[in-house]
Amino acid sequence: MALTTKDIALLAGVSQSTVSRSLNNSRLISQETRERVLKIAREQEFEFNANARGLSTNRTHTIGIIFPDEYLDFGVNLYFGSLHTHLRETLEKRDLDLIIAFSQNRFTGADNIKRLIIRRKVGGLIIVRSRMAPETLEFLHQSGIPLVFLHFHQESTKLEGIDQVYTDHVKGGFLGTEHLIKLRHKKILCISAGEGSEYQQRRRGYRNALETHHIPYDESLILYGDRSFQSGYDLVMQNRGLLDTVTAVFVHTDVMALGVLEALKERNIKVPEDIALVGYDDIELSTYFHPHLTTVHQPREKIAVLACERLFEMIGSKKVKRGKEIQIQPTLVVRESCGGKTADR
Amino acid sequence: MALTTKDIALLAGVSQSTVSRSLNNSRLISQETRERVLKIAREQEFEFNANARGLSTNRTHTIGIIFPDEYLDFGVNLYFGSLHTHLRETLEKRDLDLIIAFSQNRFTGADNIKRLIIRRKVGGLIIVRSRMAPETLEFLHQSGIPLVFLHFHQESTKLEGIDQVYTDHVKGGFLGTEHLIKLRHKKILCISAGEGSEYQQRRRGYRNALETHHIPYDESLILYGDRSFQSGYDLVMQNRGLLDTVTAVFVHTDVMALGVLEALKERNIKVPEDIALVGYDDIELSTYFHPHLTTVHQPREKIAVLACERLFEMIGSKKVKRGKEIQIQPTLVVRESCGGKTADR
DNA sequence: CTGTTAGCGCGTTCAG
DNA sequence: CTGAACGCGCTAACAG
Repeated sequence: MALTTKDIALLAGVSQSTVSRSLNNSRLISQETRERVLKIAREQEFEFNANARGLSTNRTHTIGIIFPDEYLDFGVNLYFGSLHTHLRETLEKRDLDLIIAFSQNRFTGADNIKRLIIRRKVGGLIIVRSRMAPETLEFLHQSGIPLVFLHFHQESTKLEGIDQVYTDHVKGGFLGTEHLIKLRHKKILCISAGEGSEYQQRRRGYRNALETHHIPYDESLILYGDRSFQSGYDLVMQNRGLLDTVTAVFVHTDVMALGVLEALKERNIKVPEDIALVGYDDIELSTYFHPHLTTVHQPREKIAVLACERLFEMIGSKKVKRGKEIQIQPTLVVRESCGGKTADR
Repeated sequence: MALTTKDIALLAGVSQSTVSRSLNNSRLISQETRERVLKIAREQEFEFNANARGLSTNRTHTIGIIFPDEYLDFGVNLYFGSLHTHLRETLEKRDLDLIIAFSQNRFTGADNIKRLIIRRKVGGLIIVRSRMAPETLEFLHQSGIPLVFLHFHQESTKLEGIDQVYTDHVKGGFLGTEHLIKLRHKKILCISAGEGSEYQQRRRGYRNALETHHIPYDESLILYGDRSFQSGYDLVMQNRGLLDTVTAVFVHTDVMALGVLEALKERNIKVPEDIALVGYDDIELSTYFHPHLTTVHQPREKIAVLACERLFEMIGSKKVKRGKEIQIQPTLVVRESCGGKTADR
């Protein structure tokens, strides 16, 4: 049932190591025997035993992806789900398998990152937006495992030497806000999320844009949700007075923006006529409902591809200098939720 | 950095095999030494090398989940994504890792199922709604690998001896339809999907319900979409005449139902006043927009847990009889999209 | 270029 | 109850 290199060797009338060399594209083999062995291996649908291979080479053709716990939130999954898809796609091209885990086992409490590494289940790791214990971080450094952090930029001396691929959320916050400013909006409500550096960065961008355009920054124009549709909806319902004083809203996730949109509809506030709306993420859902959401696009595919390629480099050679930081620029996708060129009220 | 049983043995002043036995709960060991070894192993954060272990036991603590290619569709992902979550959760309790793959590598064209098995990367497999080549099926039978098919029931002699866990989609189709019938609807449009046995089964349930209640079945009242939001939307827009003659619509995925809802809103047809609407799946999204969707709920968590437990049985013992079929009953979740008790028009 | 040999880390006889 | 020795399937020196 399960053939070994030894079996193939027997069939080909050569030694086991010749089979190994042939199948591994060693140069120490004649073209002729290589082809004969390859042919037989193909016919027999031979595949290496990954365990044996991993044991002797200490290399696993599997990489681990660590998602944050919030991945379980429906709204968050909407965004990360597509990241996941792109990562899988990129890895598939290299015939690499994918183990997905959270940073911590929710039942045993075990540290999944450490476990996967010590057990040698993965040969590289992509860590998406996870906070982690300093101890784990220290461990990652020491282990020297190929590693990329994804999603947002973290500044910390502890992270020196760790590769990061991320979009510039400050820029994204700036873009969304500036778009509204150019449409002559002056009072722009910002609905952000309390937890997560990326939201903090988006708020910084919001503020930068205001200041660049000499509009006073007003803290009371910032509301905090929890990234969920419901929280977007609720914030609108609970802040009716405030909503009546603004002409635009910049929401820091599309899912929340859709909640905002739904609430505004119920309150008979028209988008974009009465209030202009800008979202963030550019999830597919944002083009389903009317008006289609103008939003800040994050190039998920690009991030995924770059992170994987960087990982491949590190896996390919121990000599690669660690600690590269790759920043991707977000773009603004203009659709319907901000209306035309101007907006006076 | 990476400790082996040998290292632990040295620290404990015993032999390597004693360490192995202690850590594997062998009975051939004194309580005393076992505890001493365990203590040291814990202190050192020892973890087995999964490759070595897999090589010598031929057991991998990893199970593979095969998703259908449609998993890439946003709308489909919305449903399967949550199944994925529940599966992960159940496996995590047993400290099992998860490799996720499609049945076929989209670039190399390789058969991922065969590959994962032959390479010994997984010790069990959960296959979600995948069609597969007869050859692969034959291979699965021969391999004897613990295996569960998920999502919908397939009848075929080829599948004898393969475990299946699924919801009764015929029943689901019946429930959704009957709910509308009880609300006095007689002309019920059915928006289904062309591809996929589960949709065929739901249509059968639709027909059963009509016939049970002596309402003539009319083929022209069935429309076929492709599971996407857009197709639900388009079907409404393209069949204006037909829509005007019915009082209710039963849509076979929630995502399409939301598309239908959006189109109806644009056409100023009120739900539920003018048309009652029932969806299928009960995805979280269906409670976001108003009116909240009445829909057929599939107990995803239950399916996931049962499938995993069944898998554990098979992994635990070779003697388990294969071919068990576990059917789960869907339920109707009544929300707002069908209005109150009656509906005349 | 090819075959022989020695591990990789663990589970598992086989002796004691 | 414990230790020594072997083998899982493969890669990587080491000879030829």
